[in-house]
Amino acid sequence: MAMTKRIEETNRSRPAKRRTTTIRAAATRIPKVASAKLPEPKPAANRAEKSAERRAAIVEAAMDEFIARGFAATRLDDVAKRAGVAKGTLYLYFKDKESMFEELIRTAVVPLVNRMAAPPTITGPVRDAVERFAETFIREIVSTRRGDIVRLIVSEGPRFPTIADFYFREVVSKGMAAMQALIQLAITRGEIRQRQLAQFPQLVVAPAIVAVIWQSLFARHAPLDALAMFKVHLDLIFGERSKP
Amino acid sequence: MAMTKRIEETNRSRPAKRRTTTIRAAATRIPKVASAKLPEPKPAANRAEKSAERRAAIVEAAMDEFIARGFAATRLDDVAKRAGVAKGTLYLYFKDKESMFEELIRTAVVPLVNRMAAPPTITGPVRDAVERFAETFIREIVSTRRGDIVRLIVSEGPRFPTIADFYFREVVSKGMAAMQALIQLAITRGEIRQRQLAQFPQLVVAPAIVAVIWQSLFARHAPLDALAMFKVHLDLIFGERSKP
DNA sequence: ATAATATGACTGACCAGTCAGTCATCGTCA
DNA sequence: TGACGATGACTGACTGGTCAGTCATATTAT
Repeated sequence: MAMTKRIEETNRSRPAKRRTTTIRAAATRIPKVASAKLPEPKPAANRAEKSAERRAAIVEAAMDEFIARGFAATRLDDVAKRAGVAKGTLYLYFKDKESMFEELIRTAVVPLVNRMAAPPTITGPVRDAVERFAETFIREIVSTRRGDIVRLIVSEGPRFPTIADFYFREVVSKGMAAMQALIQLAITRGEIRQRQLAQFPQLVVAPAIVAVIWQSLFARHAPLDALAMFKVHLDLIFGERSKP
Repeated sequence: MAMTKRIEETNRSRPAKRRTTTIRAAATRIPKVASAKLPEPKPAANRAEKSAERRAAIVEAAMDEFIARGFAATRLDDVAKRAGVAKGTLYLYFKDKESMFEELIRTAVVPLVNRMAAPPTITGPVRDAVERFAETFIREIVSTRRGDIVRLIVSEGPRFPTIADFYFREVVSKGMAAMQALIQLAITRGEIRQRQLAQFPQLVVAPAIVAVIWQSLFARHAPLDALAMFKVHLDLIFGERSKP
């Protein structure tokens, strides 16, 4: 402990990008999501509109970068470039990198929840309700960029307790409660024999989570038909379907 | 004679300490794993031993840091400090940060596989074999730091295709194949009715994966009895157990 | 006009990786 | 056995490049 000074442990967030031996810059290029690159049919003259558009562009760009690189390795210069604004502009919309990240996750999760929390209407067998739910989930999340958001939460959650807490509160606990109610109903109706299942609603959604992870890690090696898998899973829970 | 330079640096310039808005330094401290901090009962005089010890210390330290912060945000200065060596020493054992990370994962995964690949002996019902397997998995992985390694792979995999490939090749594909064989056997024996299950061995292990994720993200909010959950899962697959 | 916005050059903290120098071990010879 | 030079593991100050965040200046909507 000579005179390293240490400066009070400031903002922690260090990317890697060294540029020493292996350069490999090309491999670092972002996938370039086929995002709507529509050339703004609306010039959007007034302030409010432009502001909203700019914000949306920033959010979109930041999402792509954070998903592709994770929090620490994402450069705000890149976010700005991708969004088509100057770096300073980012700071007109977000306090700092961390706030940007957290707010991003929040605003991404909300429509995700709305999508999912929509129809609690149970007409007909519970299995059908669960199956419809799963279909929506797989169509809207597993097969889209939203799945990457889930993976992002898994990745960065431990480093952002705020986000993990938010996600647990707004998504997980509610989802588990809803699922538990559904299971209970199915048990009451005699659709599900295994009564213990109500204690572990996680079991119902586990294959969906695994599908998300599988897609982003192993799809290249072995594509996974998430929907087919989920149907087999439902057969396990509800008993094999008589009619195909 | 290296640094005769010395640099006057009267250091009048206030370090300034950027100190923008929120500091939040404390949240950044590493959990400080309760690792064996035993004060070296073995002085280990000879070179080879010391070298091995040093390497082990570095691996241990690096593991802690990478798990806690992820690849990009981990500082090699911290790894060195934690391992009790100088930074330069790290480079005697690893080519660079990236190699260190990849090699770390590899060496961590190997014993993990050995642990799991051990007893393919099927004496008695397949369910018992799977249950024993799950017990080992939960005891050795979900409830230990090894689970964090799995999470680390999920987190950094997309940024380290090398690692994702390695993991798929050495763990996932082998594990899936073994599980598939087991399912097939159980189907043949009539222990499993749902024949489609053989197409999706992922379904069998999904709850274990979810348990790992749950532990690291939500254990604080709602602890999960992974083993109890898995037993219910097995009941779904094999049919409810008659005897408790 | 002029206030609200946007810009991007700039600052300084930060950190991966280097390398000249140190010193604990080891081999060897008296 | 004991002393001494050779070896190479270890150290940590230093370099060079990076990037979050700032702010004086420029642009634009009203």
